Amino acid sequence: MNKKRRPTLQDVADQVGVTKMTVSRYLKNPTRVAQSTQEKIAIALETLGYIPNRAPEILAQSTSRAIGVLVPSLTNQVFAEVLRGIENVAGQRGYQTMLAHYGYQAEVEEERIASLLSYNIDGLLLSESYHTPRTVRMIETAGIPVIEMMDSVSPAIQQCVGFDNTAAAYEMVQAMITQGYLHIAYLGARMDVRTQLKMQGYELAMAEAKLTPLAMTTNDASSFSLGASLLQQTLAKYPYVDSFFALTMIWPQG
Amino acid sequence: MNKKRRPTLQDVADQVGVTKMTVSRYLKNPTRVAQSTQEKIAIALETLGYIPNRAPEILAQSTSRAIGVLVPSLTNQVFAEVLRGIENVAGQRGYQTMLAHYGYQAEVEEERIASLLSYNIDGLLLSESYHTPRTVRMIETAGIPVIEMMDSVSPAIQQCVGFDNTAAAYEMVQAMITQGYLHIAYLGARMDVRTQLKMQGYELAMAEAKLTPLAMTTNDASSFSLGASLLQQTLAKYPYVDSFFALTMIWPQG
DNA sequence: CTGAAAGCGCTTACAG
DNA sequence: CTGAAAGCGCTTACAG
Repeated sequence: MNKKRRPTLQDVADQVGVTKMTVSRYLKNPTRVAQSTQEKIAIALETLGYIPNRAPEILAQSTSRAIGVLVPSLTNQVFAEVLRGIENVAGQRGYQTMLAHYGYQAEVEEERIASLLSYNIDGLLLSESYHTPRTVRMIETAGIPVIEMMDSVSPAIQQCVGFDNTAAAYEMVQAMITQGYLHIAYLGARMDVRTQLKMQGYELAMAEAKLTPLAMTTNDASSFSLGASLLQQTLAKYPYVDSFFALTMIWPQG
Repeated sequence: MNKKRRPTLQDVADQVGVTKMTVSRYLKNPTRVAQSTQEKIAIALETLGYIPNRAPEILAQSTSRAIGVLVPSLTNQVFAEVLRGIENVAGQRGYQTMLAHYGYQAEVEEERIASLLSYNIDGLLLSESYHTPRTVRMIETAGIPVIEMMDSVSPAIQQCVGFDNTAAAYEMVQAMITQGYLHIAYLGARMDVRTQLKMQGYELAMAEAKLTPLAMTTNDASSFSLGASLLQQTLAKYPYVDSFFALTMIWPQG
């Protein structure tokens, strides 16, 4: 693939017979150049197929109009939805989304964040509240805004947007108990921090109701087939189970 | 958020008492500088928390080690899987993934591609074979490799990686017929090009077997609940239906 | 083993 | 309304 040079502002300017500053002005606001110049520039732009180049601006202003997004998993439906929301809003506002996933491994997250920061991203969206010390340090040095998602309770570097995993689980289990279910099993996949927080909520609600908690957990990634298998195992072992609490399983949309 | 200046190579060099070229050399390959210099640079790098800056290289070499990925939808499980694969391989090789989705609208795709190209991406992955003329033009001017995914039959700009949607559907329906199913209904959501290709395969297989095709389609986005509703509608209208062909519905993983 | 110079493609003041 | 100069932070030859 022989990369031929892309047309630059200078190329456009040469064709019109003005300087690149004039073309630059036109690009920002066409009315800032003379009417006759406007027309000539428009034609040259079209003829050459000029594509804007953000690299100089990133270098000069160290602002990129790009944001970094880190998710632990892309196949977990929850994060697909989160990502869709982010890319939607960002795209509409002219921001580019730079994506990375790290398979729930903090060291991979660190590596990916380093890569993201090297592009001078203007902001960072994380899906986790725990990070390696170097990660925290890098983010601080970069001096950009960071939002941590999915958990509103764990301490955040700057700001967080999420919910109280323990309280949510607690209230959901309580509601189940009120409905008359007494043998509620907890199914948990991939025992990350948030899964554990939810399990605490489950255990608390069960304890308060003087019920016996019954957790079936695994370190495998959550999936439909894993859910099915855990469910079967539980029923085989505890046939009296009358309900399941499995917040961390993938759930269908709609 | 007051963006304090990030440490530069020059800052590191100043602290060590060498020039930035020496630090640059160290970063590429530590053994290219004197042993004693190596140690001093390592310390300064750590003390200042230097974060590499790709902007200058993007500007000078117009190569970014970033690739652009366009998917029509992020919540469609198929694309989540595709994306995971891409980000996996790219991340491991030191390439950054820049993501955009366009809701199956070619004009949005065009806009997003323009944005992506302005970052000097090194390659582009598309999920569609139809593009606006301006999109095709921009890609050509950019002079970067482009891969079109999900369809190996429609003509490609450069290369494609995918499968024959019509043939796949044809063979799957044929297999169903061989199994003895005779009243096979086709459920199709979001009638994009690929869905239509699949429907052709279905119709062909049905026609060859002298069976009556029975398609229930909608322009809504595919989802579990839509699948359920289409299924119910079909059964209500044609109670004799004995099987469904619904390639375009989301399917569970595993 | 290390340094001085030039350049990547824009934009931002400053002139006129 | 338009232009000449400087600069963003690196790397790439070229010297020594």
